[in-house]
Amino acid sequence: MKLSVILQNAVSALYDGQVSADMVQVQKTRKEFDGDLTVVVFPLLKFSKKSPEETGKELGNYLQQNVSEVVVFNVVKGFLNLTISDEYWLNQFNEISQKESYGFAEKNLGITTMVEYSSPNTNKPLHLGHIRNCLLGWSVAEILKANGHNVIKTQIINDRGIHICKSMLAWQKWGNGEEPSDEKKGDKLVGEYYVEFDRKHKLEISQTASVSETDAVSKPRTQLLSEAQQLLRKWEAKDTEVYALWKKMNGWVYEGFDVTYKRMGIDFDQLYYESDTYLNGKEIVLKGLEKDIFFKKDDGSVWCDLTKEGLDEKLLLRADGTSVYITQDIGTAIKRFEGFPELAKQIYVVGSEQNYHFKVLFFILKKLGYEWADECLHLSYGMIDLPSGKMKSREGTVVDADDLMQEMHKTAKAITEELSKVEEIPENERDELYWMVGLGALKYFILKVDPKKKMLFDPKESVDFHGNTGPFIQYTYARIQSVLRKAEKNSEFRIQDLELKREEKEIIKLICEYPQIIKEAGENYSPALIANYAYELTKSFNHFYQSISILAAETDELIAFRVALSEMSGKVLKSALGLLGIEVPERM
RNA sequence: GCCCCCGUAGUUCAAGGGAUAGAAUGAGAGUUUCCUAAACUCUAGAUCCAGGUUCGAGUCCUGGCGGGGGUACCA
Repeated sequence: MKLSVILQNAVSALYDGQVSADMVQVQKTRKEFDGDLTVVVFPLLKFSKKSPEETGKELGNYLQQNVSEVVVFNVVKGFLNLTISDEYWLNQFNEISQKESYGFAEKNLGITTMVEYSSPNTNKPLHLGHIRNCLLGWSVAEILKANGHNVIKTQIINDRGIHICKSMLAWQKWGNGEEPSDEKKGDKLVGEYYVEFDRKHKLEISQTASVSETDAVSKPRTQLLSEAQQLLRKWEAKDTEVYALWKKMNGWVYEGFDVTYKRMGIDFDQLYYESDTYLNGKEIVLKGLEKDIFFKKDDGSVWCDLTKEGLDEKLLLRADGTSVYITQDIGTAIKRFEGFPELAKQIYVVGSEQNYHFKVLFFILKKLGYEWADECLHLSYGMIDLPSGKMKSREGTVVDADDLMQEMHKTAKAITEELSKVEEIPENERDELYWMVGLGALKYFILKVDPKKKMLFDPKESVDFHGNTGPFIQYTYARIQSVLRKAEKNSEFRIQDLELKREEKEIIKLICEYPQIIKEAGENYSPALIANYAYELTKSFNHFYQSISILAAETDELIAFRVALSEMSGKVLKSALGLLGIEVPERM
């Protein structure tokens, strides 16, 4: 039943008008009115040349006579509310119940999309900002898969540069050979030496008169910084000793990161390291210079003129020939499209503070003649603010990823023990449950917010477990499983005619929407749409569960139907949460 | 200075130009001999200000106020 097409026909039949598709507005009926679907008649008045009420009635009559599924209608102001037959909804439900992975695209679109997320520096542990980045990127990748894309999950690891040299220098000077241990993961250890460098560096500045705090690479003003740069130069020359140290310390960091990623439940298909790609970018820029796409200033630095595009000039290579951040990004992008010739789209999940950077990057790639630059997208997400404002490492307000997840586990444990259904759960499964619930709370908390918007995180008020939260949905899922365990399996069941209760119909309607929600989430790159949908379904199910008995229904057929409805609700919830990287427990 | 984004209940989030702006939390009142009360039901509470476009504006346009981000060889 394509209601919008039927409506177009209706208007031409009744009023002799040609209606374009966008003038036909069909939406869900708000729950305070009777009906399932609502037609907004205002745009059609120019054809009917009658009042909204009259037009609505005429259209309603037409639909009632010509569309068997439309049972009754009512008109409120300019809104035509249609009630669709129970038979229709039951048929939909029967059909859906047969499907294997309901809601997911049935065929592969043959589009390969690369999604980049996380992309950390190797001098600091992952923090709350990375968590949002990782969860978003991972979820968007899964949502695209559900929409029939081939997806390559990736990250660029910024493993090279002055930052890691600072950590290396500090470790050489004051490390006494310290190595990662059970108490201190590798990424934490390296991060501490980075901080230590900064501390000692500041100390040196304060002790030296008339030294500015400038970090300029070309003119180091402190002994420490100049030593760090010495290391960087040695690294670029592949000095054996420096290279070995660099490998060792980065190795520690990767081991630490792996633990964090694993805990978070995210993964990658393909890794890129800046140390492998940074020379690429430089080559490309020099070639662009030869072709006069870029230009050289008197001091020898290379620039791209973007004033015609309404932007400024952008530096690509410093006067000493060293590359800047964007240089390696140019190289990496090209390497990716060369490495995967089938690649159709590239999505960068990166914070909104880099909006300008990506605008420039895509312009430059286009100038270099890469048509695929149009298929590059910066999925820009808002930053996470603390009540005190931005996270600042200097002020020690950075929320560490490992600590936060550990905290969530602890809270989940405490709440689960307090609400005391733990006895029913085997002892060896409890810890897994705590992680499931704790991370469920955290992931849902972050993903339910529109990616584009910035969000607030208050570390003092721990993430909630009641209301619109991950655990609420997990709890509902567990409840459903409990019902299913108690129900006698009746696989032969097939409902024929049944008068649906309001609560039952509500659930079926929501379940019918699921494929459309996945589609929209894919088009908008928004896990939030999935999260909000899962919440709606959960609320509706709980309302149903509370007011209608499933296992004590009047007839066997009714029991079978309600069990099937519960089972399907559970399946959709599990599927939706799965797209967010949230697992569901059988009991909690 | 210039550019971009954002201002919705006390608080955190929703609302593809459409009906009486939804939730959650917090506040108040109720629900457990019944499938898991991490639940359910009810009450009070919001579109920063001023114009404009539209049959219709939280949503689009202009101006103001407030907040955030970027931009001067960091990543």
